[in-house]
Amino acid sequence: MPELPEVEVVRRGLDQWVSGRTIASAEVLHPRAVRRNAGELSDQLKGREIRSAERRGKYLWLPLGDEGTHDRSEAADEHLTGPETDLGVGEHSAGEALLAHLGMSGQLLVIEPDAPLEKHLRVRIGFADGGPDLRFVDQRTFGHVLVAPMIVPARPPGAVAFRPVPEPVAHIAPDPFEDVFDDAEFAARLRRRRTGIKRALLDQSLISGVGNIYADEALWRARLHWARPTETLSTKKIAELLAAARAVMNEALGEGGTSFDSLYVNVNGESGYFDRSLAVYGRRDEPCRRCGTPIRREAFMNRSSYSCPRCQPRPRDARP
DNA sequence: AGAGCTACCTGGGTGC
DNA sequence: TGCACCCAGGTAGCTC
Repeated sequence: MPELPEVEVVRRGLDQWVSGRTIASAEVLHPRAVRRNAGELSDQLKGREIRSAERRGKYLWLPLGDEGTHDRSEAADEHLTGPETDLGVGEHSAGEALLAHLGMSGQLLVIEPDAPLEKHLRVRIGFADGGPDLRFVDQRTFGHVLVAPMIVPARPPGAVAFRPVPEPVAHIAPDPFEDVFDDAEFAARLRRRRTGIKRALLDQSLISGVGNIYADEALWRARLHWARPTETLSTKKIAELLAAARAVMNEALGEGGTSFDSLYVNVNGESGYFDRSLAVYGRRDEPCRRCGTPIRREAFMNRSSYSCPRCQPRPRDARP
């Protein structure tokens, strides 16, 4: 599943292969993939240059150059669509971006225009230079791509941050690799929560980029059970957990960086190459790499949590 | 307001 | 061989 490291691999590939190129066409093959602006994507993208590839947590976006003409009066349209697109105090418009979230199974592929269309192709973007397409392929259609206005959040959750982000990204916290991520603020907010630590780790408004796999891995490294109440964690333990999360995602990124060739931006949906390095995720009944105790799988939030019964004993005051 | 639940989606796997 | 079911899980949107 694409979590922060996998999305970063994609971001790097996009930065290399589509930055600086001008979009010639965009074709939507499945309406769900573009959410509300189904018929508009082509109009919004045609003729615009992709400036770079950016990321926060699991969201990634491609800032777009200005439209060649403003005869469609984008600003006027925005104000007619309702208050959710109004810019609040301390926010100002900073252009637009093509925003993408891969969901469960999304892939962004850079692939030759004459290559056969993928079975689950949802959006196909062609370029003026006649070079490789950018294709959004997504079996389960939990992912989406759309054009969104860039804003500068006045008061982003969890950190002092003035980094421009697409409007739909403004409600999530920075990820732990961003300069604007504030470790002390994260610890303070975490301790104010009244929930289990894993639920908190998966809450993108507290810390972004962590999903089910890396949550389990970070908790194993920090020897914490997933149901540990957040308010009982010391600042020292929180720092240890944060370091573990950064370490495991950094290692995964290191292994993912080698996985795509010249014309292919590869999202390996099943974590592929990093599988071998996982300590607990998907390893039910296999020996803990630290103590040999069989790894347990427990149901949690309609999904699975993997942990070592000995290294990560369930706390008496466990919170689901 | 914060916490926690469910719908959304499809293909691969399993059990009968 | 077919069919019903389960499982994977990020996020919006809902309730309480």
